[in-house]
Parts: sequence; structure tokens; C-alpha cells
Amino acid sequence: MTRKKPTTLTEFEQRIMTILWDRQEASVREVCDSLSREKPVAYTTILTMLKILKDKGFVAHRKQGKAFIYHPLVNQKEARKSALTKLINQLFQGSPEILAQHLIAENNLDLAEIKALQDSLGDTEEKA
Amino acid sequence: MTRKKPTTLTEFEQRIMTILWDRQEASVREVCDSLSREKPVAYTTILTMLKILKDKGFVAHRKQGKAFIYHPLVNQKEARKSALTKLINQLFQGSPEILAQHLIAENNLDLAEIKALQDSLGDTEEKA
DNA sequence: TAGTAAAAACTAAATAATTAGTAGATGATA
DNA sequence: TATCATCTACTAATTATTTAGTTTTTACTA
Repeated sequence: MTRKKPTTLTEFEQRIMTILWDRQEASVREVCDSLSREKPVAYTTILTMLKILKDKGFVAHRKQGKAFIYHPLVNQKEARKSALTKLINQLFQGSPEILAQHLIAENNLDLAEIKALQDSLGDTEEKA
Repeated sequence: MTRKKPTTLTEFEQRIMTILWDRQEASVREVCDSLSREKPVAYTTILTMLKILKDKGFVAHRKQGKAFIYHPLVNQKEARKSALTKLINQLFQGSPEILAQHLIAENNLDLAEIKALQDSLGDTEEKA
């Protein structure tokens, strides 16, 4: 069995992946510009990070002109799942129910409604 | 206005805090023994971490004999809240609803039941 | 009160994550 | 094809986090 690749993204990696998930694909320049709106960041920093993400198997790229266009290899659903699992184990005694209770109490969510909405939509997301 | 102290705990800090939350209070030795069951860790490592947590304002200690007994200054609820907020902003487009949907879909939670349970119990947790 | 066992304080260093500079490659274009 | 802008590759440095060794202090005990 091959070594399971790390599934949890670091914070900065997550930010970059989010951009790729939103746009389907993006060049280094585009990621850089997008992130720089919040806080300026060097082009080469993004280049490095995308290389790391590529080495870790989270993204791949194709060449367009002289630039690389990156796209995600893992989907957002999986990333959300593992981040959530980690958090649940860390702070919620491994119990999704406790997390749910917390969500209800802290965020005033109308969960019945959410569930109804979800049921009516069926599973629109592609399978993991 | 004084600088707002950092509210998000690092991973290892979280693990230590969890022990303190569970036990109300604990000595360095106790924290160390408890963590070492999973993976051996040096006494002085815990000592250092608890000092960091103290400097950051997350814990305080009292003296008992020659040892310090540590207790949490922030409650678990708050820590959960800030960790969750961070995650939601990071991976769930800032939307607790999206997180909730994910929880329902991935963990097969019966949220109506959870909510009913919670309502029937009232708010047993102390206020933040 | 001298010795001792166990603790805290101090210090340092390994590891992980983030940031970015410099050099060289690439392709467009004049 | 020489020049120019823009890109990638390589490399290094900074910062944050984790780990733990050495020294000093403390309080018990004989």
C-alpha cells in the first residue's frame, strides 16, 4: 500500500485551493492578484506554494503559452470533510453531534429548513 | 483599546486545553502523562507549552506543594466558536449553513432530534 | 539544616510553514 | 534574430510551532 498522502491543507494552502475551486482553474498571476486584494503577496510566493501543492498532489497544471494554468485534483468536498473531521476530533470530542449542537446554539440556524432544502434538492454535488 | 489576544489555539495547544477542560485543572505531570499515552512527550515540553498558554492568557495556575496546578481561563465554548468561525471562513464561504449541510450529508445527522434534545435540556452550559 | 527528589525557569534547537529574491528560460514582437 | 516582458526554477531566509536539555529553585525529610 502506498503511503496515504496528507489530506489536510495548511491555512495558506486552503486559501489558494479555494480560489482554484471557485474558478475551476487559474494561473499563478490570477491566484496572486486574487489573494493580493486582501494582503499583498509576492508572485514568487504563490509560485512556490503552487509547486508545493503540486508536489503534494493537490493540484496539477497544463501549459498555456509560457504560463502554467493550475487546476485542483482534490475536490472541495473532500477537503471540507477532512478539515471538519480534524476539528471535530480536536475540539468536539470526536462527535459531530456536539458540533451540530454548537452550530445550532451559536449560529441560530434553522436546521430543519436546511435539511428540507437539501432533501428537496437531492444530491446535486458530484460524488467524491 | 488593548490588543485583542489571539483566540485561536495551535493544534498542540488545543490538545492540552482539552485535557484542562475535561479535568477542570491539572498539573504539568498529569497533562504530560495523559498526552504520553498517545505519544510520548517530554515533561519539559509540556512545561514550556503551559508557560506559552499562560503568557497568551489561556490558562492560569496556582501553587500546590512545589508544583503548579493549571486551570483554563478561556472556556471550551469560546474556543470552539473561534475555531469554527475560522474554519467556516476558510473553507465554507463564511456560511454556517453550508457547514451544516455538509454535516448532515456526511454524518447522517438527525438534526431535528438534536435540536429537540437541546431544547428539552435548556441551556445547561454556563454562559460564556 | 543538609541532602535530595521533583518541580520550574531558562535556553536552545529541530521542524514546519510562509515569504520572496535571483537567475535563467520562454515566447511574443519589432 | 535581438529585445523585451513575463514566466518558471532554484535557493534562501524568516517566522511560527514544537520539542526538550541544562540549570536553578523549592519544599520535604532525615
